[in-house]
Amino acid sequence: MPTIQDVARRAGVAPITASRVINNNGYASQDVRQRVLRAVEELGYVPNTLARSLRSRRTNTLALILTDITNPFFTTVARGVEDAASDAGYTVIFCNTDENEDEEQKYLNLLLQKRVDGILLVPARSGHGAIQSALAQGVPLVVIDRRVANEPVDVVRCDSEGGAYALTRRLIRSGYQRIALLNGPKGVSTAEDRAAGYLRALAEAGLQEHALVFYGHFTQASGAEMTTRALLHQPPPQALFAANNFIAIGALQKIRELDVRIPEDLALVGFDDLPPALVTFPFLTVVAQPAYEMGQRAARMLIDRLEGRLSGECREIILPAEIIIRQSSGPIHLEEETTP
Amino acid sequence: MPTIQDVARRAGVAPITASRVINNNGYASQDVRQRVLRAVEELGYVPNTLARSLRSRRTNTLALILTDITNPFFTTVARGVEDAASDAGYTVIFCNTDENEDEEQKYLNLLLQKRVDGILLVPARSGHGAIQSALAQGVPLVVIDRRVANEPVDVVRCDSEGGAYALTRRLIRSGYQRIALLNGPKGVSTAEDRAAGYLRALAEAGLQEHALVFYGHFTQASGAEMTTRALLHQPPPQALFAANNFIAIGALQKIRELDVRIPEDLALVGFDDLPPALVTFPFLTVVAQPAYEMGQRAARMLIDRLEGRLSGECREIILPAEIIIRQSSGPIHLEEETTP
DNA sequence: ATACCACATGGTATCGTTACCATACAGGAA
DNA sequence: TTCCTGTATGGTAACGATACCATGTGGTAT
Repeated sequence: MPTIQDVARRAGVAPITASRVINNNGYASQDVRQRVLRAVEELGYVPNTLARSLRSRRTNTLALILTDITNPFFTTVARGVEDAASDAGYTVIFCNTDENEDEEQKYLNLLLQKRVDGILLVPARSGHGAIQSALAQGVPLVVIDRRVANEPVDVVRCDSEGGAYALTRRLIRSGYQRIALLNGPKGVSTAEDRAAGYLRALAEAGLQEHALVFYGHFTQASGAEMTTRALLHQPPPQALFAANNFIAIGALQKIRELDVRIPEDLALVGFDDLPPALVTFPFLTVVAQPAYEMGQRAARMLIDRLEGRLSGECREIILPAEIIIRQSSGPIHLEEETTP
Repeated sequence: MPTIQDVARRAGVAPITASRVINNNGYASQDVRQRVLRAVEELGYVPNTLARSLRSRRTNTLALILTDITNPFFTTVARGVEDAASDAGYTVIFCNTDENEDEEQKYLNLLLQKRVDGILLVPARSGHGAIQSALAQGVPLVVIDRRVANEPVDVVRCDSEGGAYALTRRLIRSGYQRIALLNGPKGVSTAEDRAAGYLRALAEAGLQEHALVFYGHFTQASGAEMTTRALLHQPPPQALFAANNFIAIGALQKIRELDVRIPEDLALVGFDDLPPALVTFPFLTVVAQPAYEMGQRAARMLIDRLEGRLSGECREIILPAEIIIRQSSGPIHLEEETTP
């Protein structure tokens, strides 16, 4: 495989001159430029980024560590990240932890070894280990989607508490009193925030005693399982609030299995919308997060830090969620509302 | 950021000795080993893979270039690749081309610059450009999912022709005569093979004159659009065969919009199953490809080449598809059949 | 004439690691 | 004793690129 030395020799110049032409920085005469470019062409020269990065101490690579790439919400986040990074000339490496902190730490080490310029992290659980490792090595890190406690890092997330509050409130105003929350795991901020919003709306309406929260995982299997438990509760809930899209799908499957009608017998609403390419017909009332924008904003913030356009204090960007009313919630009280 | 020199100095040994301990190859006394490992710990040393790869000429990294990461079929392929690669100690970089040959070529160049050890490619269209580039640089490449003409490369794919033939034949035996194929684009081998299988089954039953093939894209939007056109055809088809999962979803949406009942008024079958986490209830009769296994087998084959366990002649692995009968096809002739 | 700047090119060292070769000692085989 | 082999360690160069500094031209302002 030819090196820049080979190119330089063939063009009759010094390697450093060839480098200048290839990277288009510094001066080069028309004549030299052409000779170098022809040599590149003829030899099929492909620059070696390993060597380049070793010397320049920049890889122009970011990493996105997330918990579940098969979830369309995160796929969309990833697209936002990829687009923003690519616009700024960065490559992105994707890593999937399956909500497992060991995997998270393993990937983080790998990425530090690869000397990525910066890291975007959707933390599994607390994320402490990973965050500490990155900060210790001086690698900038932006957390996406979830809050982390007492860590000096930038965060881009959605207002889970506000979104859950707003949708629960609408359900209550529409006449539902016994609403069960099928939640993600304790210790994950999005799950806790959604529970908090849900509870706030209940409390505000004086319905605390009807609070019914199940903790599980952000998966379809867990959604089905929590649904079974919820429907065994006495008195049974009139509405189910699934804390993410996979839980909602699991609930939907279980409900259909039991021949219960939505929304006549039971209302079902959820967090996170599903892309039109995947859903046969839009039916679920949901709190939709701006997934693409979250990815984009996070990547931009990270790049701003890397390129010195942003320094000092950590920022926290909290984007509003949007409520999309469809059939699964039954007729809904249509008062205008916005999440703060 | 500390280097191996720092570690060596602190442990009182030569850098090369530290290297041997860290990589666990070559000899090292218990005493030295402990001193080095303690120094690593104390300094928070993280090896620099850029330097390592530059010197050793191996990155232990593979790349997977595919056409649509948002498609669960490819997500599953990617998981198979990731798992097999990870077992063998390789990292995978994922790239998404959106069926665009320019993107494909752009990513390929990037990956060559990063000196990945090998490439797994789902070619957009012909894939000629990308395949040529990789071969010219001597980087091993395995093609997944699609045939490529006249290229000396390994291929792992599914028997699209056989799968389409088998399902079409079942539809015919169940009494459907006018079956329309909603296909992907011309020039993509999977689309062409599925059309071939479909036509073979029609021909075998003497139904050539009812052949009705629409060419579009492997997307939901295109599926909806082709459905509209198909239903306007006179006489209208009795069954639709969607050539992939997204086309099937688009068809389903359009059909529901038109208040046509499945399977009473119209049967609908497709290629590629959807994972249970994404589908509210399994309803579509499909030809399912072994996506995970395809990814796994392809990655293993590539790694076998890289590590010299496989050489010479190119291999082509063709995995069988599986037919899964559900409601959308109506009552089906249940004769036992296997695709070759 | 002098000073200065834009343009154009090159030399040398260096990024952090490992390949390759060399050295040295202990202990068993011949 | 000599020779060899396994164990243990180190020196030097090289992977391929660029940072940094140096040098030399020609033109223009003073």
